[in-house]
Order: sequence, then C-alpha cells, then structure tokens
Amino acid sequence: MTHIDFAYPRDSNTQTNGKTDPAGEIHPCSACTVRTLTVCAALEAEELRRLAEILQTTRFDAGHTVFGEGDPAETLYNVTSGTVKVYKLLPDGRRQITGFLLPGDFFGLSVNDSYAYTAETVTPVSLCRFPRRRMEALLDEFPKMQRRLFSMASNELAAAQDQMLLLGRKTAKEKICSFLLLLSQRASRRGHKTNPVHVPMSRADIADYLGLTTETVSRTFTQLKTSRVISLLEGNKVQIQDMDDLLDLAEGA
Amino acid sequence: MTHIDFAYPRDSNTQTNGKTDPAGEIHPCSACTVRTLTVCAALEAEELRRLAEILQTTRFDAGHTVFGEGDPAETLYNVTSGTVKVYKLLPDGRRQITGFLLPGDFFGLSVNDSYAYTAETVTPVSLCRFPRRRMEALLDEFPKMQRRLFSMASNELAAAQDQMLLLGRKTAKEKICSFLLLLSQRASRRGHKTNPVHVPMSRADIADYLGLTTETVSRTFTQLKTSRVISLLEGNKVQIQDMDDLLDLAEGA
DNA sequence: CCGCCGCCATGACATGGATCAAAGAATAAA
DNA sequence: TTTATTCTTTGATCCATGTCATGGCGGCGG
Repeated sequence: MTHIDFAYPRDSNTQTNGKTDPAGEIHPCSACTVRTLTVCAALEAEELRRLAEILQTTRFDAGHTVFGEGDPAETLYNVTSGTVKVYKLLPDGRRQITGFLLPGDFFGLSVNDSYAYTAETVTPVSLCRFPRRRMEALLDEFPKMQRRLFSMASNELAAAQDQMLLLGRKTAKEKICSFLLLLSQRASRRGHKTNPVHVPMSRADIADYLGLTTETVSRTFTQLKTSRVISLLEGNKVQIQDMDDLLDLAEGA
Repeated sequence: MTHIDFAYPRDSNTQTNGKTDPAGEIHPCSACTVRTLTVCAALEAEELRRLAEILQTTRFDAGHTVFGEGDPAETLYNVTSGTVKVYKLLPDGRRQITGFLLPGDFFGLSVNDSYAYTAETVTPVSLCRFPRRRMEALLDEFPKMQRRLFSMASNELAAAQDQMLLLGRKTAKEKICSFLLLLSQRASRRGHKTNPVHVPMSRADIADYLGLTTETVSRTFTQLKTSRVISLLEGNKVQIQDMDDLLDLAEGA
C-alpha cells in the first residue's frame, strides 16, 4: 500500500521478536526510517530529531501477528525490512488480504481507537514503532508531516480503488498478471531489480490477496509459464519474459 | 465513501447543468456545505469565511459526467443533494464502481494532476466546487482543515478495505445484504429514515459496485424477497424485515 | 392513446473458478 | 540420513454465477 521511494540498507542489531529498543536514541534502524521521512517530506533537522526521539525498533520472525483486528490502536508502524500482510476475516474464516507492506511502507494508522484489520509478518521483519499519542502531538506541531501522511493516505486510496477493479472485474489470469506487474513496479520504485521479481509470499497469501484459491493461483502460474509469459526461478523469483505482454494480459486488452 | 454526519436541507436556486455561481458570496447551497464543514471540523469563523469565498455551486441532471478518468484534477467537489457514482473502466468496457457519494461526501481529491476515476451523476445532483489551488492554499493556512481531510481519507480507506473483503470473498447474497446494510447505515448517520431504505441506483449500477451482473442482482433481490428478508416498495425503497437477519446474511454467519 | 425505449425479471444453458482428492517438492524436525 | 510437515502442483468433478434470450412493465414523446 503506501510506499515511499527509498530503499533501506540492511541493518542487523535490533532486538528480536517483540522486544523493543528503548526510545530516545537514534538507532541504525531508526536512522533509516528517519532518512525515509527526510526524503519524502523534506523535514527540518528539528522535526527529524523529534521523530527520532519517539520511535522504537522491533524485530519479528515470519508468521508473527503484529496486531489483530479490534486491538486498541496505539502504534503506527513503518517497515524497515521484510514483508508484512494485512487482512480482514469473515466469521467463517474466509480471508481477504488488503495489502502487502514492503520496506518504507507505513501501517497501523487508525482514526478509531482500534485497528480495522490484522497485521502479520510474511518473512522475518523489522519495524519502527511510533507511539500514537506522541505521533499525533508531533503532527499537530509539524503540519508538513501531517501533509505528507495525508498524501500517503491518498495514494493508498488510489491503490485500493485499483484493487477493487481487480477483485470485482478481472479474470484469474488478469489478476495474476496485475499482481506480478504491481510487484515489479514497487520493486522499481524502491530501486530494486524489477525483472526477476521477488515474490516472498505463499500461494495461499496470493490467493487471499486476489480473491482466488491456491489451486487457481498455482494453475494460472503454470499456464503463464507454459505460454512463455513468465518463468519461475530459484528462490521465489519470477522472470517476466515480455513486460508489454504482461501489461496487456493484466487489462484483458 | 467519506461521509459526514449531517443532512442537508433542500435548496433550490442554484444554476443548472454545469453553470456555476460566481465565487465570493455565501449562497444558500454553499451555506449548507460550509455548515457541514463547521459541524465536522469545528472551524473558526475566519476559516468559514475563507471557505465560503472560494466555493462555487453547480447543478447537474441525472447521467451527467462530472469529470472523466485522466482529466486534469482541478476541483474538489462536495455533494449537496443527489447521488454520484465514481468508477474505473477496463479497456474492454468492464466497469467497477468504487463508490456512491451521498450529500455531505467529498470527491475529486487527487494527489496527482489527474483524476484516477470517472464521476457521474446517478440522480439530479447539486455540488459545491472548491478550486484545487485555492483549497490547497487554505489547507496550508489552516492545519485543522488539513487534519479533517486526512481523517476523512482514513475513513474512506477503511471503507475501501471492507469493500475489498466484499468483492474478494463474499457470495452474491452476502454482497447484496451488505449493500443494503451499508445504505441503511449511511442513511442513519445522515439522520434519515433507516428502514424503508432509498435505493436510487439502477440494478446495473449495483451490479458494477458489487462485482456482479444485473441478472444476478435481480435474481438475488427476488430471492431475498421470497425468503421474507426484505420487501420491495414503491419509489425504489427497500423494506428490511429483520435487521439482525440481514446482518447475519451479510457475513455468512 | 399508442408505440418506442430503457429497465427489470426470469428462464435455459454455459463456464470459470471452486471444491475435493492425491501425488510430488520443499523444508523442517528427529 | 530419515521422517514429519507443510506447500505446491495437477487431475476430476461440481456449482455459483455469467451469458444469452425473451417477455413484462413503466415512462415519455408523439
């Protein structure tokens, strides 16, 4: 969903699985997030210092629930490394993943007092935490940050509308092609290799993101492979043979 | 999409079909929108005066395109009366309606320079126009307005996620029930009668909103009627027989 | 009043994707 | 290394919903 055109260098020394560093000092990981904010919002030194003061860093294994739907919304998160999925459930367990969050993306923003969705790690992940109260105070103080957050929300909204078009009107093949294209574009915006594109999530996750079943996702992948549109590489990588082909297939043209 | 808990009184003397009133004076219709903003953002007298200065009012017949996908995004709109639909198209004409806008709702906000969707009137509609440049200047000047707009965008985002769950994972019957429930809730929030709920849009529009065909929408309505969950009244009204039933049906419980 | 046209309903049939089942691959555990 | 365990692929079948076709109803213009 919201993402920011900046790639993080890898960092290592944050705590693992929910233990957070004490606030108030600039951490290698924190520094990355702060740098992101600088790039995007052109923050002043003073704003940066204040942001660095309030953020904490956390690290989780794959498959860890960061927060659940309905939990009190006390923290805003920013992904430093890894992939996070956010989803909603129906009472009988049907699941819709509404977004995959990559490094640079924020999540956990809520206007209400509780989260409207569950957030779970797909890979090992490190996160920056911004306590909500302190973040809100900061936003009041620095309208420029508020503005930046608003612009991120608008972008997410546009992405959500694209996703509605996909879910409501595209065929399975179009959905998969759109998905690969999206991953490729996001990789490019973050300055990564766009072509053999890295697909870190399972077939089940892809299915729940696209409104399909794992079987259909799997079959469609092999179908695309057979018709030489893509090829599947080692390490969850997908090679796109002809980008223009894929673009056409994604829109049924 | 974003809506504001306030019902407009009817007003009459704005221009018809695209002709706009001159800016700079408070118009009966404008006054309504300004009042809305007051209620929601607790604006100061000064802020109100400035808002009133920049807004214009317009009126359109049913079936009129307010703006198209890709048009330069120069205006923010607020619905004063009537219903507007916003939608995206695929190259072959498949359509996804991403929202119905009722009195009090804003639309036409864009972070880019062009609109990401088409907006078209469903019924005769009157609108308030806020020229983008002047609106942005105003937002810079009054962070409180910016904040309110952000909170609206966040609400819309939450609604969009609900809609993704609906489009990706609900059955036709669940979709229709959720839709009726949504209309009922929105009517209630705007202080209108919630039970015989007014459904101003055509079967085709409902279908394109829910990712179905008109035939399926029609069949599902009769099915719900036959099983005594709803009954269809005069004047595009739908009577909900048992709200709790409908709530369960909407989630497959 | 009549005839046209756009919406809505309903029936018959087709099909894309779901479901059910089971056999490989990959990964983790022992 | 062997054995669980989980993920992926593939096949066979089914069904919810789409597609196509037809008739009714209501509004509007002539």
